[in-house]
Amino acid sequence: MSFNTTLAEHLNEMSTLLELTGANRFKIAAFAKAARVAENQTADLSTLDTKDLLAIDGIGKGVAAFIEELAETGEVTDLVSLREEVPAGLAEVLDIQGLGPKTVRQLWQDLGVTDRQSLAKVIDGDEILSLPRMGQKTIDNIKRSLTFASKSNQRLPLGVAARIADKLLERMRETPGVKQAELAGSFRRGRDTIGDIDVLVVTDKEELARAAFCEADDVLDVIARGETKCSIRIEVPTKKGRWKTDPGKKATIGADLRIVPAESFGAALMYFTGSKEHNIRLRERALKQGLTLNEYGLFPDEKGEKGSPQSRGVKPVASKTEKQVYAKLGMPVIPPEIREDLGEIDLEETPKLVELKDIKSELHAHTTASDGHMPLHELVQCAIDRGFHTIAVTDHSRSSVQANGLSEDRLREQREEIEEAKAHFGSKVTILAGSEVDILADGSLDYDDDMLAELDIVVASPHAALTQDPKTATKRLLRAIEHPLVHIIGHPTGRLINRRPGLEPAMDELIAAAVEHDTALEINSHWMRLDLRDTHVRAAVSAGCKIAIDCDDHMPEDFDNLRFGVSTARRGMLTPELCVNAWSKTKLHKWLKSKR
DNA sequence: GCCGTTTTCGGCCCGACTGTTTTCAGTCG
Repeated sequence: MSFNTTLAEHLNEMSTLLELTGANRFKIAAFAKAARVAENQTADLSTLDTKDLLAIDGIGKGVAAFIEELAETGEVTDLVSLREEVPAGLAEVLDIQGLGPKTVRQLWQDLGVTDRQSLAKVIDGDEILSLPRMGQKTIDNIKRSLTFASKSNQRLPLGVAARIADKLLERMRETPGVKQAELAGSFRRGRDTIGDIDVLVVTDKEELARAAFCEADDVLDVIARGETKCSIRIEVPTKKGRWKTDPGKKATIGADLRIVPAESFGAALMYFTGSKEHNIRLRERALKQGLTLNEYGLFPDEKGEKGSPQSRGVKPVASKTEKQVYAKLGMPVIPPEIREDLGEIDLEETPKLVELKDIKSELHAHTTASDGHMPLHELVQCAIDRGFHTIAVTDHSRSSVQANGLSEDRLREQREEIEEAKAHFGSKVTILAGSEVDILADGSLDYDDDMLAELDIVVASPHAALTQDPKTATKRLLRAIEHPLVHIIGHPTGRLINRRPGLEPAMDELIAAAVEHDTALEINSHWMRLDLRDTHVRAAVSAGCKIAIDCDDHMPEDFDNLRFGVSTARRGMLTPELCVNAWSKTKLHKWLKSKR
């Protein structure tokens, strides 16, 4: 595990333990924010000196000392003593829906609850009723929540959440009275995992909308059903492709419906799309301009007045569209994917990020020759149907035995088949003969250079030895990046979301080498991978590194994963200029040939 | 604990819903 990941875990643990001891809420938030900052740094924070640490937004004297102590000793004294004070199992009690720090603290100190088991025991007793604000309904709610998986572990991969979110959105749009409906939240931001699904609607038949939402397919539980907000919990299919839940565990995801007035739609969409941190920054900005921002609009800030501005009938200065609200805040429209408070607040104009429609080629795809489900002709036809100018055939190399990797003889035979397909499809699309060649554990490639030189395109990817230590992994990947015949590094870390962490190379070194050797790094669009991940893309883009967005297609529907790759790219602020798949045919092929 | 175009001290976003209350605390996003 990289230092930054370990650090983020320690900072998060610190924040949670402080919460359970009833510490100052701003202190709690400061550690949580520092954890997020640590996760988003590409430079190894253990190597920075105090001055550089303090220069990072969100890191002050306290956190800097925390980082330095962790780097030097592998542990942090303050954290260790908190661990002694707070029972280890209490954090998982805090993870239960509906239980916050105040209640958990009370359960712990008054009733001796130390983990979920002991909570389950006291919940049926009479003593629990003696706690303040604790009645039968609250107890029933806790009981119900106890049966669901913990909040923290249930973030779903983007692609799994997408199926549920798309269906829910369609259902709402088909509901009579609904004028407008959109998805917001982390789904709209395109995060690689989704905690819950936010749906916004404008309707003149509110009760119908509430009913359509609360009675949707696979709803397990209605948590809240108010005037403007409904909360439900939906059962997730336990299997989707190669993704499945842990045996015996039911996966669920929460979904919130917000019914908003048409004239507030833009403000509401902003409010429910931005990350918490992005929203706080916007509201602070509003206050500095003598305005106040909420989900109903941007209002003149009438200090001292009681109640919300909209409830007093104050007219907003902007509310109907996101564009209007951002404009009145003196900002360009910020693309949803980067509303994370990672520097976007200070942008002076809307960045031109790569879009789905910009993608004109697929450079990583498999056929039945290795482990794909599509014969060559079907794969090519899929690319034509998408309007791509180029499709690369990149079956697995010989060492990927489990994927029926091609021997050099079989790879040469495939060339003949490709020549035949070129003749058949003519000018409709350019077919490239390539390979997804294994990067072996030592960084050497799975075919001889003579073989690689015969190919139009080489995607080099790690498939085995994915538990190597960071140093070895860095060396291994650097060797592949520096190889003169390699065009693209496929899924550079080999991570599988929620399943395996993959390699943790020194990403800044890889990026520097990729720039120097004109090698592209891939964003693998499959929702189980999304590798490179957003933070890596961001670092790569700012270094001027070329990026490929590919689907690693094995079957026709894999082409649909492109939207996830593109949202990951946008989160990394990738522009079409640096995205090789967005290039014209001429430009792309010129680059490919430059390595031959 | 962090931070500064009113501040090095004193702030730190805003509203909905629920359940327990009878005016609001806790939780959530």
